[in-house]
Amino acid sequence: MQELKLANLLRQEKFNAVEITSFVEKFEVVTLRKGDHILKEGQICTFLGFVDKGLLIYYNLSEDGDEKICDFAVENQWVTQYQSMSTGSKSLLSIKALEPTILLKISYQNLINIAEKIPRIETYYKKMIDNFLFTMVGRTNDFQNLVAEERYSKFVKENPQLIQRLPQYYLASFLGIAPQSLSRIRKNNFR
Amino acid sequence: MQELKLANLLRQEKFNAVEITSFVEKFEVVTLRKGDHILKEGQICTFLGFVDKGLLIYYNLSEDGDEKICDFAVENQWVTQYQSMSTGSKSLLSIKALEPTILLKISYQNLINIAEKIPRIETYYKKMIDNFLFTMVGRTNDFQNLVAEERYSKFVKENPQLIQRLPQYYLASFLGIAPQSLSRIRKNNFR
DNA sequence: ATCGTTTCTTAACAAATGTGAATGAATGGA
DNA sequence: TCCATTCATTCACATTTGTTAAGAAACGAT
Repeated sequence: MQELKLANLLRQEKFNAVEITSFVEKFEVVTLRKGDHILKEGQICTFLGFVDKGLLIYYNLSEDGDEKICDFAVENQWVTQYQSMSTGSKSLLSIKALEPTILLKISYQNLINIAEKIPRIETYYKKMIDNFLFTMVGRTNDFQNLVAEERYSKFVKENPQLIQRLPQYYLASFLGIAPQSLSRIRKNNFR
Repeated sequence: MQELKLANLLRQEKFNAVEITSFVEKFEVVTLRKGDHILKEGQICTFLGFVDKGLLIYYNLSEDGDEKICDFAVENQWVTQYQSMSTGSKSLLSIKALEPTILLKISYQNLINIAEKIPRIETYYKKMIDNFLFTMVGRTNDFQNLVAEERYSKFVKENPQLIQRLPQYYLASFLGIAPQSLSRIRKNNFR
């Protein structure tokens, strides 16, 4: 049952069994190979996803054609291009799988419909957006006040498991530095 | 009438006269002198503010005791410490007036109550949060992909009027650089 | 207007980060 | 397995940004 992790998450959020069932049944399971896109720049994002297994990145292309990483999503995390989904505008980002990935998807329309019917889902959805906001505030703050090495250390501390799975040039991009600089930082950090 | 700008803003947002009146009457007018705080670190933010006139900054203190600027708010902008207000947690930031300021305040409780009664206010409030989120996403993106001079140029372009009003060491902090670096950048930018 | 304080500018130097190139390791397909 | 490609590391050097210190300019209170 692919929906186990999602159901567990909702259970922790104090959803009752009926709510969980009605919510989960709206999701479809999508299997992604490495490199598969779930959203491409210019498209309108019409779904909310939940990562059951795997790893995805949000990115766009710089003028020189290399990928700038804006974010990523792993197991038990939600994935969507919120600005595109909520405003119906074209996405400036693409989202693709970095690993074989199992994704649960619900359409935005279904999400809105069920949120109207089940208040706890509405509340949870708001909380999801709030958390995304708080994360972005934190990231802005980090860029503003920490040097590259401190940003790296903090990332390692907060995402120890991801270091192994995320290619280093992606991590460098996420941290806002050149891959060579990240290599240098790791060297000076005796690892 | 201090409430004119707020009423105008709501009119642009397609609120009708009744909605505007019921909303605006929940606000109280607060006059601030330069340096007055509307929120101090450690307090819980219990209000949403609207700047009718003046300028405020969000900041916190670094270890060395100088102020790090997270954000600011000018005429026609909303001001609140959203994380503290929405979660009821202690604010990590302080907010103070940089100029003599006229602020319209509504308590969080009143805001929630009226949003429940008037759907358009609920919608508008959601949009406000969304816009805050999109702003933070943009700022993170700028830090990630632009060098200091580009961040400065972008700021000048998007906030031409603020350059005169915002002390340079505050602007430097906002841009994540030292005041001397900002001075150097301005010099090399032939202004 | 004057004095003291704060802010801004400038300069020299230090430290951090970027860039280009070379090398070797890891990876993925045929 | 082999080859081609991609990725990580390292180095030398360039550029950007930070730091310290000094003086100039702007500001505020009297």
